[in-house]
Amino acid sequence: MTELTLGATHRTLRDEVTRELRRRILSGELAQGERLVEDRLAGALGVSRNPVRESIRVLAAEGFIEVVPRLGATVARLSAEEGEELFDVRMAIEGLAARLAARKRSPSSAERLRQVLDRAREAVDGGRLEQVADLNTAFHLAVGEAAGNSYLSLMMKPMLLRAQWVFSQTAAARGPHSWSEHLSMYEAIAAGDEDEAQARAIAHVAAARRSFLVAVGRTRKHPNDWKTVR
Amino acid sequence: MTELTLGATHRTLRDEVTRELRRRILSGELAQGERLVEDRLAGALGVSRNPVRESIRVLAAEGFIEVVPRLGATVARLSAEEGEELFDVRMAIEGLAARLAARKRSPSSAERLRQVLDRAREAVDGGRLEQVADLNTAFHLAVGEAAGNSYLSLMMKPMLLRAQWVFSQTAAARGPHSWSEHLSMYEAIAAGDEDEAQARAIAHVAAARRSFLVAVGRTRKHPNDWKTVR
DNA sequence: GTTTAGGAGACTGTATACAAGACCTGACAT
DNA sequence: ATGTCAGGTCTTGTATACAGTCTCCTAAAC
Repeated sequence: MTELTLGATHRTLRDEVTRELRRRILSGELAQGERLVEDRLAGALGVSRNPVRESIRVLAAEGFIEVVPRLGATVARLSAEEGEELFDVRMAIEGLAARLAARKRSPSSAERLRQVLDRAREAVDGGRLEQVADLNTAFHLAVGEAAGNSYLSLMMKPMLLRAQWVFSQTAAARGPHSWSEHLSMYEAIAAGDEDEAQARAIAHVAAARRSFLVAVGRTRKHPNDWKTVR
Repeated sequence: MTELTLGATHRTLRDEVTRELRRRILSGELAQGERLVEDRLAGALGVSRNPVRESIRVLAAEGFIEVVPRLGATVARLSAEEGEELFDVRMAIEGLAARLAARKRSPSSAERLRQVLDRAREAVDGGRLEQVADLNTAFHLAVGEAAGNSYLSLMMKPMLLRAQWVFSQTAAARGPHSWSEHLSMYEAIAAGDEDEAQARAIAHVAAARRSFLVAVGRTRKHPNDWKTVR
């Protein structure tokens, strides 16, 4: 019989390209406002234009790219205002996620959260900052999963990537602070205290926002970080 | 000089296809779980596979389609549970939207909201139910725009389309009720009363949820409306 | 000097072609 | 009866080809 190829998601070039382009945008290798020429990207990645085009649609839907018909795609520009706006949305969404996670808490989801926290702890101790950022995102995503609301999860994925983008642009790493706040979120969720879970999630995002604003205030004196490129 | 072609978005086949497929999914012409074969769609729409493929990526990102590499795309299945889950997210998001809209109210945005309300009123009086549904969506979207938060707008568009999908599936038209609730939202927003605006938006979505649950309770006796197709 | 026509190059939009994987069917073996 | 293997068909993934449009540069006209 043919073997169950359950999670063996056949890797397609299109997915690789999407991941790679997203990574380059998040890391800043592709600067804001930079034009994305299909031919050049295809050449650079060693593929044809088709996978690139499909990736561009996906990244546009996620808000990382702006497409104007007949004129082409550019990396989206993230103004400081838009960066700040994101936090309002995050407070609403992540507050809800934490509340639902507390309501529907289960041993397995708590286990999952603790797992991520532990790995983040190791990364913080090891000083691996990039990994810390990924694990922070993973924690928030895990809270979203624990909420058991599929549409919420669907929305949170691009939102958290965007949040990571915001921080990578400001270089406002606050890994260690995040960790203890995550821990307190976890405790409220595991205890099933909905109000407290929501409050702590909101407070966490609010703290991130403050840190962001401070960083923007600073980086704005170095226009390259936030000003447009073209 | 070349004339400013501001809103003259050059129509591309890809966009037409995306709209058409989305419409067919919303209207139920393409049933939940139905397989989307690129060749057949391309033939039916009189285009090549490329625009179809790109459309599929976009609709997948919006959550209307599920794609499994190498196996193809299917119209997403919307279980009653997922339909219900959507309302939780909407309460959070639309509550925020209404609050921000009240905070940043302006004569022009109020004008815009009133415009949509007026047209919806006419549609209700005229008994044009399909148009009522579109205008209801337009009202919520206008509130989102009035909130002046670009990421919020980005998230709301697919969310509201999905909400429309939920209702089109349950045939739970509640146009007239919606209208008066929209009016009361508008009043709170125009008055700049943030708390009240948020509360009324949440109450509105909660009412929609109740109506949905009643409809699901009813339609569940007629499995065709909600059961899978394949 | 400014403006305008025109044309070359660059890029996107769309179609077509080919390669490879997944599924179904039926024969054959156990 | 169950399992398995081979072949054919259907479908997706990827590459290539061509057409249309936009941009920019140049040169002529006023």
